[in-house]
Amino acid sequence: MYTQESLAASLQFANGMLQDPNSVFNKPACYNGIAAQHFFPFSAVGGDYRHPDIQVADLSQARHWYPFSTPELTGQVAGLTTAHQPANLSPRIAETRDQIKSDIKTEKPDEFSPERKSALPAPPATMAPGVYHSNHWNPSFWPGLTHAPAPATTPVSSSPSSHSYPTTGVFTTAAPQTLPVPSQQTPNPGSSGSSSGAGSEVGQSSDSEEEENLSTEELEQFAKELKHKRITLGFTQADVGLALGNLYGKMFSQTTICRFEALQLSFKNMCKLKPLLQRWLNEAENTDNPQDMYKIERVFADSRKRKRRTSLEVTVRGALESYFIKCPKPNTQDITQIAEDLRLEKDVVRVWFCNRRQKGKRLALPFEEEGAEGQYFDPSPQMPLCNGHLQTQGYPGTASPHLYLPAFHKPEVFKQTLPPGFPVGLGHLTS
DNA sequence: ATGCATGAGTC
DNA sequence: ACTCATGCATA
Repeated sequence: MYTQESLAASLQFANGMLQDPNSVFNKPACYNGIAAQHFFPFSAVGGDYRHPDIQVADLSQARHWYPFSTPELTGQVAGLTTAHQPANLSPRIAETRDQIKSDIKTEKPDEFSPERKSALPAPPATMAPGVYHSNHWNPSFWPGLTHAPAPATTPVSSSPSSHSYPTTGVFTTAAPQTLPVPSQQTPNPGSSGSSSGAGSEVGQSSDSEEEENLSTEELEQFAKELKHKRITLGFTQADVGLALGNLYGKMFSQTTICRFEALQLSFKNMCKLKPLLQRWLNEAENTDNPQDMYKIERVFADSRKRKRRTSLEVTVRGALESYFIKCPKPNTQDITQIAEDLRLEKDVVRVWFCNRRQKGKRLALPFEEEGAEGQYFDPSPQMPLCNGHLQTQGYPGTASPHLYLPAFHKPEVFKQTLPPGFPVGLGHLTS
């Protein structure tokens, strides 16, 4: 049937373009920077490090950018652009999708760019081959997935950003899971649904506080409902993302839909997307021609080059984890040092830390207490250990994990952090 | 499903 | 230079 992949390709092509101008979403509106992002704490799936990708880290590979614009893309695009589907397809329009898919796909590895730094391959040292495990400790923060009842009260206050989720209780439960899909078919949100529908969504901006009235339970319930119905109707996550673009002007990738369903987006983000998805769901359930949801009409433009995804070796990842434990926010100097040490590009290291921090928020949230401001432990501010002297001597990871425990409250988190025989010789990193 | 990357908006 | 939203690429 339709695998997510099936449309993925088409989606990809669409991505570039669809950045619709009106997308309201880009505005930061309501939350100030400070606001910590609220991630839904548990990952439906499991942890990260599941695959020790041992793909050679290719230390020397350093940069594979696509120096040239890819002709294929262009061509494809063109084709796609016209790809409207025949109207006779049956609901899922599989054919069309496949077709599109085949037309697209491309990716080319590249050539290398001028800027690479010298990197030597030598892998650090020996180490135990990947032994990462996913974190299974995931507490289910959201009562829901399975339905946990919620106690009671407190809806999310208006400022989600500064609070923790109503983790515990509080939700107003109202919705039966069956689907009352609330509502509104009206395209226009704003109207009723206080909670569900949504408000302004797209609208602009954001500020929208409307969306923030959603309770965690509602979101969780909706996510479940969405997934269930989506599957029932035969749509893939990619289909949904594409449809949103076609129907409402704002396209999303399979990734985002996946994260929405898994509640892995920030609370604010969940609230923002829910109205759109709600509308899509309504449409999908009622439309006679599901295929309408797939019309592809945009034009692709933009063929920016993207750096090839770096695949870090298990050992390198472990090393990065150790550094992270010691110092989640390394300064430029630290980054340089780490990069040299691991023979990685500084930028790769920088990005890794950014992503690691982001991920950390997700993991940390679950045990937040109320009022707790920090969504996650933010070491940056006064962490002596950071900047300046990342010194390490023993097992980096073991060194002083607890320093960062406050946020995690779950020691297990660290288990995955270091591979068991991790080379700890990172001591030289010391300043 | 998730790791790594990009870019806008902030600080 | 960081956070956050988002997505490409990949396991």
